[in-house]
Order: sequence, then structure tokens, then C-alpha cells
Amino acid sequence: MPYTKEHKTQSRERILASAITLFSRQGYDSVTLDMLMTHAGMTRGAFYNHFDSKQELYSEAMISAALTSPIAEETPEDIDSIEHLHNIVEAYLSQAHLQEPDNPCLMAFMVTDVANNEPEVRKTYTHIFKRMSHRMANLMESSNAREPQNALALAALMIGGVAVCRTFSDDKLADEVLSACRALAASVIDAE
Amino acid sequence: MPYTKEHKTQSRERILASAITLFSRQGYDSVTLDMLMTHAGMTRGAFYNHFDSKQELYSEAMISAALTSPIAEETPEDIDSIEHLHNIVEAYLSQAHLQEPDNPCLMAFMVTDVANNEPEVRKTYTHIFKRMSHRMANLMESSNAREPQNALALAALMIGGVAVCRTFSDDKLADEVLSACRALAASVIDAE
DNA sequence: GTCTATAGAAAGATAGAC
DNA sequence: GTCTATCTTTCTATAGAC
Repeated sequence: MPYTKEHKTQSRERILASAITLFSRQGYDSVTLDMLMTHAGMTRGAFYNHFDSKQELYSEAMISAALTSPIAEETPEDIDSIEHLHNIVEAYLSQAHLQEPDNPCLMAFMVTDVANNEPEVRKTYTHIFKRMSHRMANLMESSNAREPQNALALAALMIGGVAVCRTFSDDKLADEVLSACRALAASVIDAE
Repeated sequence: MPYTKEHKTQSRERILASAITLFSRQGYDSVTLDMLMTHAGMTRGAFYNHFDSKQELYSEAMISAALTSPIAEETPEDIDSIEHLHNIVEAYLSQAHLQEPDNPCLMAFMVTDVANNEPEVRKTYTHIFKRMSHRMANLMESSNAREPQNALALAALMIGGVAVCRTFSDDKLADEVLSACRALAASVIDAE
């Protein structure tokens, strides 16, 4: 047998990684299967051995990106959870995250895209949003009496800040908006 | 002459109105010129008598939507500017705005869409965002010492809240997020 | 100015060889 | 499992009649 099971798994991973990169760079519709598979080091025809349709890849790519997101990572032993959350927010609302990051947050890069797509994709987005805000609510727990509500607004602010700044043709404005969002986010985290 | 200048202007307005409705409903790429012109009561071929390309329509539609936005409206004589801003935010972050409104905010409904588009479209978006946040900063002036920065974060929060809730397949979650964003927005407006 | 008809260029998905 | 070749559909944009 020339192709092992492991080989197939690796191909699938490469497709998913390419999808995250290309979708975040130019959106779902603009990425063709040809582009995608070339980026992953294969040709168009091989795609359907891994996914039933382009739509299915959409959901899978969002899940894959969420699993490797810094927000999902464990809090290091040596810092407390509030400090950890501050660090997450600083990194999320940064210029580095806007410009071709390794781990782009598809929640922010593709909000509108998802809203216009099939129910299955929207369901996946909704699920990931819940996980993301629950995680942040947990990290807030020690300082914050109304953490569930604050975590929801914080998630919307983070996603909105990144999504909006990515559209700008004006880097200075992006810096100002990111900075304003970081300040507001910090005050939400530290609110009693 | 069977067609007056006024008739042409009216046709153009109908196309713009249809664009705002359809773009906000299903995104830029998914709206075909056929769909658009049928919705506007004409056929495909007539489109190019009004716009050079679909892309040009994109920018024009965003401008048109911004000009008729409630945020751009004058403050009524009988209420003060802070109260007016609260009203704007309440209406913006509402279920009614999410579901097929007359005046959908394309800034929120199309953020991601725009980010993946041509520089011209992004420039238009950037310009409108500045207008929107300046307007809100002015309305905040009387209560708020750091209004320029707060207005930027407020705009990002509003756009993020609406964009995110529109993707959800879960109405209850959308209600919770909208409510959390309204609460945070109100605290930003009233901050000293 | 608006119409119908069509050119011309993709794209998603499938078929069959290796 | 991956390849090349192709079917089929769809879309933007143009041409020319009225």
C-alpha cells in the first residue's frame, strides 16, 4: 500500500492549514479549490478525498483554528488568570494579529462571511463563540462579579476591533482604534 | 426624448436601494447583477448605464447607506446630545437592526467583505468609519473628557456586536450579547 | 435608457487513469 | 490517494436592436 493512513491525515492537516491562511487572507468565496490545493501542495482533484464540499471545509477550518487559538491555551502556572487574560487581549488587539498572523482568529476575520453562509457554518461559529466567551468568563472569575455578561461584550469588542481595523486603508487609524479597544477591554476585565 | 434626466436619477436610486438591501442580506459576492437589477425593476443590461462596474456600485452603496443612517441625523431640539447618543446606540444594538432593517448599517453587515476587497472600497469604508466616530465623539462632548478615544472603541463595539450577532444561529445568545454590548456602550458614553 | 442575446472567463464537482 | 481532463453552471461585461 503506497499511501498510509498517516499520510492521508497529514494531507488533510495541510489542507486545513492552507484554508485557515487563505480564508483569513482573502475570504471564503475568493479562495478557489485550485488555489487552496496548490497552496497545500496538491492538485484540485485530490480535495474530495478529504472533504465532501467546500462548505464542509469551511466549518472544519473554523474548528481547527479555534483549537489552536491562544485563547484556548492553558494558563501558565506562574501567572494568575487575570494577568493571563490581559495578555490574551493585548495580543489579540495588536497590529501583529491584523497582518498575516500564524494563528488568525477566523471569528474576527470572517464574521460577515459566515453570516451570509449556510446554517451549518453559522452553527459552528455560534458554538465557537460560546466556547471563547466562556473561557474568558472563567479567566475573569476572580476579579469580576458580572463576568458572564462582561465576557460577552468583551468578545464582541475584540472581534469588532480586529474586523474593523483589518478593513482600514489607514494604518494610523488602525493603531488608534486598537489602542482604544485595548483600553476599554482592560477596564472591562478589571471592573468589579 | 422618452427618458428624462430625472428618470435616470430615479433608476440609479432604485439600484442603490436594492444594493443596500441585497448586499446586507447576503453579501457582495453572492448578489449577482441579474438579481440586483431584477430587484430594482430592470434587467441586467441596463446596469452599465449607471455604474462602470459592480465594484463601483459597492463604494456608492456604502456611501448612500451612510448618508441615510440614523447616526448622521441631526439631534432633535428637545433632547440633549448624550440622550440622543444613547438612543442611537439602543437602536443600533437591537434585534430590529439585525433582521432586515430599512437602514442596515453596511459598516457592520459587510466588515469582512470589505476587508477582502479592492483598495477603493476599503478607502470608502475607512472614510465612513471616521465620520461615524467623529459624529459620536461630538455627541459625547458634554459628558466625556476622553471622547475621541472612547468614540473609537464605542464604534468598534457597536459594529462588532451587530456583526457577531448576525452570524448566530441562536437567538437567545444574540439577545444576551446585544444586551451586554448595550450595557458596556452606555457605560462608555457616561464615563467621565 | 432599457432591452435581449451572447461572449468570455471562472469555479465547483466528477470520472477515470495510475 | 493523487493525478489530469472535463462536465456543467454561473457570472461579469459587451453588442446591438428598439
